[in-house]
Amino acid sequence: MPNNHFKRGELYSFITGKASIAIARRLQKKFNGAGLNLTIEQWSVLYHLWKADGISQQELCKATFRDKPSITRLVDNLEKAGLVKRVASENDRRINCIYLTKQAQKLQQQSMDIAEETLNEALDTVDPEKIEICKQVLQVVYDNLK
Amino acid sequence: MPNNHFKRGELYSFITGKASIAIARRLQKKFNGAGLNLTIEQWSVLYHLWKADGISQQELCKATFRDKPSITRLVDNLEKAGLVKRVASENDRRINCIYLTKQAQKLQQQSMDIAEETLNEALDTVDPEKIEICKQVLQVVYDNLK
DNA sequence: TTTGGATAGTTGCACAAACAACTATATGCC
DNA sequence: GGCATATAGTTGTTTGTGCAACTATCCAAA
Repeated sequence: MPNNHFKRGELYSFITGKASIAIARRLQKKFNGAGLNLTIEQWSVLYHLWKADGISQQELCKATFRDKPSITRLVDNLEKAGLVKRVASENDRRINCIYLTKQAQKLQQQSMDIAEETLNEALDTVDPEKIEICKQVLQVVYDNLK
Repeated sequence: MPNNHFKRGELYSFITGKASIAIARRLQKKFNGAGLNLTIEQWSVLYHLWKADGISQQELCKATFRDKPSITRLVDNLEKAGLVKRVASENDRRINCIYLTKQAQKLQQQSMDIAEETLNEALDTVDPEKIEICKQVLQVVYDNLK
C-alpha cells in the first residue's frame, strides 16, 4: 500500500479543490465590487500578456494550462470587450499575436493589487513556512500529473 | 505589510488552482478509460449520496459547495443517466429527496478506487507530513474565505 | 515542385457555473 | 383564516471547458 494512502473522508476536498474554488470566487467578487468587468479566466489571460505582450494563442494555452478552443473563446471575449487585439504574424500566417489595448494596460495595477489582497486574506494567520510547504506539495502534484 | 505578502510570480498558480485542475483532469481521464460515463461533478454528487442516500438538493448544495441551479442541473443529468431519482418529501413538499438507483450503487466501489488511485499518483513521492501540512493550509484558506 | 505531415487556430456540441428572476410550498403572526 | 416572509427548487442567460472535427498555413522529403 502506498504511503500516501488516503482515508475516504479526506479524499473529497483534495480532489474538488475547495480552497482554490473559494479563492477564485472571492477574487471574482472583488473584481465585480471594484467595477472591473472581467472574469477570472479573462484576467488569467491578461496576466500573461502583461508579462509578455504579443505572444501567440498557443503560448497562452501553455501558460494558462488551457486547450486551444478555450483560448480561442477567451480571446474572442477579450477582443469583444476591447481589451486585446489579434494580429496575424508576419513570419507565420498561422499564428495570431495577441496584443493588449491601452484599456487593458490600465487594468494591470488595480487587478494585481486585488489579487494580492485576496491571497493575503486567504492565507491570513497561516505560518509562512507552512505556506511554503503547501506550495511545494502542490507543485509536485502538478508535476506528477502533467 | 502582512507576513503572507506574495511575490508576483507565485501568485498565479495559487489562484488558478493548477494542482486541483490537474487532479480533476486525470480523474476524468481514468473514469473515461474505465468506461464510467460520469463527469467529475456528477461523481461528486454521487459521492455524498453514497454516504447518505435520500438527502435533499439543498443538502447537496452545502455538501458539494455549489449553488442551487448547479445542483438542479446536475441532478437533471444524473436522472437522465438513470443514476438517481427525485422523490418529493412526504413532510415538506418543497423538498426533493434524491435517491440512488441500483445502477449508481454499482459504481461506488470502482469509482472510489479510481479516485484513491488518482490521489496516490498525485501525491507520489510527497512526504506524508508535508501532505498533512498542505491539507491544513488548504482548510484554513477555505475557512478564511467561506 | 508536389505532396504528406505537423502546427495554429476555429467551430460545434455537451456539460457545468454564477447570477437573477421566477414558482411553489411552508411557517409564523395578526 | 389570511397575509408576509422564508425556504426549496427551476429556468434563462452568459461564460467557460473538453473533446472531436475542421480549415489554413508551413515545412520537409521524394
